[in-house]
Amino acid sequence: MSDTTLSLKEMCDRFDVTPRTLRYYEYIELLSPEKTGRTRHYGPREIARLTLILRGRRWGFSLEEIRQWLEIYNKQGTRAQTQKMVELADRQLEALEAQRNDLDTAISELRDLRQQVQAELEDR
Amino acid sequence: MSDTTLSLKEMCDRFDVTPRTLRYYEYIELLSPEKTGRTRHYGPREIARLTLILRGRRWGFSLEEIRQWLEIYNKQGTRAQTQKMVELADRQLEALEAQRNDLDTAISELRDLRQQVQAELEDR
DNA sequence: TTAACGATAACGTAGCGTCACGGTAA
DNA sequence: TTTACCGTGACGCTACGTTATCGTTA
Repeated sequence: MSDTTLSLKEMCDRFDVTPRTLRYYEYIELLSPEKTGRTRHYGPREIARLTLILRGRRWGFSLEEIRQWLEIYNKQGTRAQTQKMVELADRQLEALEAQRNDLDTAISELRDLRQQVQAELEDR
Repeated sequence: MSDTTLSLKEMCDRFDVTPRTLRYYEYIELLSPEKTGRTRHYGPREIARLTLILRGRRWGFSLEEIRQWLEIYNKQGTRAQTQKMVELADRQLEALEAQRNDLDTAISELRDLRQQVQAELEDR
């Protein structure tokens, strides 16, 4: 039975996460679903928040950083807040680009090693 | 006093790691320095191993995977072992390349968001 | 004496995975 | 009654960071 709310299981199916993950997010107060007794019901607000959380995760933010984003999103409107979001985004972009450089280096180093080792194989 | 061996501190300075890290590697048996009483001395073998360990870390291997590498390196020679290294390298390369794709996606998504938010700012 | 090193022990962190055990609804 | 899913602990994992407390060496 579900008005416009989703059960734990339905949330998991829709967002491809485990129950453990959703309970953890609730434990650290990123989500706060309604409860009938002990059973969770996720309304539109929680669904929207989870969407943002997972997006943030893909972007390499920590859950604590995501918490900041959510707060800013909440009382969005003021110019100062919006400005803050741009700054956060810029900082994260730098971090991601640094990671990409490290990855590129690692990949070419590893390719080199692979080539060397295989050359040894072919040498006899 | 140091023959050809390095003290804990000297290792830390040379490799830019903390004492905690070296003691941890010893605890999980990746390193096994000599000891005078309780004081550690790192010889050429441990220095070589640490070099490999840190290289492996940069390449995104877990410490357990690095343990495999070290074993293979040790009894290197047999064709089968060398073949195994090539396979490990290939698998890791795939993983690293997948990570890079994810990163690229994340970066462009985040750039888009940044643009949108800033556009709002300029709109008034 | 003091300062800089060494040591062990043990708890904390992030982001969940994974039992173990019990209640409840069809 | 059985089955299936809901729930709450609570410990495990990785790779160390971080005190706390102590001993030794220059």
